[in-house]
Amino acid sequence: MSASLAFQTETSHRRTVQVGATRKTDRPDELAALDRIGSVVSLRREESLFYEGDPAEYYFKVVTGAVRSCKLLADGRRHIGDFFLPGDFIGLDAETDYIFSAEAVTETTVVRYSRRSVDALAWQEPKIGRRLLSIVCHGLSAAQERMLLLSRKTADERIASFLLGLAIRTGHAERVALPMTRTDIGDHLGLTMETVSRALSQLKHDGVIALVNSHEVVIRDRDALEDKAEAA
Amino acid sequence: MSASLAFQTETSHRRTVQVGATRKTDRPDELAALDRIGSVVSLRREESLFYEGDPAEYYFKVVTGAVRSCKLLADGRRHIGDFFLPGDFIGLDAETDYIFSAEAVTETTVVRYSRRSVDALAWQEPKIGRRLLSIVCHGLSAAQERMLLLSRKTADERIASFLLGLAIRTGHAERVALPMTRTDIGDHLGLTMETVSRALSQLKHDGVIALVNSHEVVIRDRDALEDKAEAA
DNA sequence: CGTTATTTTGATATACTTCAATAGGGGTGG
DNA sequence: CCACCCCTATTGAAGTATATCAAAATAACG
Repeated sequence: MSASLAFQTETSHRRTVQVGATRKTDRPDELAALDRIGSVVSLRREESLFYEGDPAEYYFKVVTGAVRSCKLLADGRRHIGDFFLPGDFIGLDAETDYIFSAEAVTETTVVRYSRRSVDALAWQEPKIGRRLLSIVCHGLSAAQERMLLLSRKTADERIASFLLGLAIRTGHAERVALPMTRTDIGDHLGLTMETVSRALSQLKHDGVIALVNSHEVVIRDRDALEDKAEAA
Repeated sequence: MSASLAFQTETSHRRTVQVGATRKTDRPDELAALDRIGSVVSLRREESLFYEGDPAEYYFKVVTGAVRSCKLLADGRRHIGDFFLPGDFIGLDAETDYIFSAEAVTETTVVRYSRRSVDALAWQEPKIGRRLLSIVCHGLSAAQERMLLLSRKTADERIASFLLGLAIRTGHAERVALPMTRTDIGDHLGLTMETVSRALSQLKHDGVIALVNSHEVVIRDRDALEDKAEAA
């Protein structure tokens, strides 16, 4: 449920397994029917799920680990649209082609669904269609929030918002895993690695967070963090 | 279809009219059934359609004029998520409450649809549900593109992308209307009014665009504009 | 037409970037 | 098991794009 399985050795290799009836649906939802048409895929660190512009033949759901969505400019400037954590769906927004590349941040397993099957299912079982729409709407809502962040927040506010968002998504725990690098965070928040590092150091210095290690943060003063995040 | 009706006197006042069978559906689409349940609403310049946090009881479609979606931070910093032009839908992404405020940029008319009716229609007529999903997906795709812009593009590139985007949305005409103020553009692109003005002046100086007046641009060198926009 | 709001342009300030050097940390091979 | 090495993160110093402050020039409007 959390991204805590993120740090493992890099030994496994890609494999695909048909899953019959999947156990462990981590949320009680209407998507049980989906489990019957998904296959598990394992990804090594940095391995790509798909590339921007590829025909969108599959949807994915993260099971363990973390995936990042990337877009690049011609000269290499990179933006990470989102980090997908266990339970998150990837590619639901694709109309025909993927609009971003997707790469495993760490050792990751995902379930892969054929788009054709899901779409068929969706339009014969309205609940599923409804659920898909709901997920996409949530994504759009999150995107709007992030645009506000990218457009108008300071570096400190961006980092605070990011940490808070991660904490919320991973079950409101005090301890928050940061499976991604500082560069990844920077590319997600429109900052440089160095600015990310400085902002984290500042928060640590102010006693708002503690850094267990560079990939794990403890939120010491959630109120202060919320203030800095400028919850609008 | 274009935003060219944007400059009119500010004489009309809010009114709501039941429309029977609407003529002038500007695109041949499956949404004809919607026309039967919409009412026309007129808005004066700067008038609000709804506020962030309001319960989302209606969807809207712009008929003439332009609408902006706004989000504010506690200290007044503003972000404009999107400008909605004739044909664009507003509020489809709302789950229960609106996630942004919507205000008329200029004298504007919109069609208002009751969410309940549309949702009912959507789940009994799959084509409509499908179309809604498609519109929301497009919105998400546009949002991702804008995040890349906000995260990684320079001021010049942002302005170029913005102009190009407007040109494409309003029918690829050479002449592009800018119904919004420089401040609006700045709040949309994560810049200040002054930077927007300077970037436009620069493009003009370089012969890429001409400024007919402060609210109307002519694209003189589309290739150059596309280069500056860094079409990834 | 005078009056006010918007835009343009200029001068200075600053948050963040860039460049550079140091310090951890984790894995590998000796 | 330790030492070395590479990769990532941290910290520092200098540079730059954009913001801020300020004033002039247009355009909108009554």
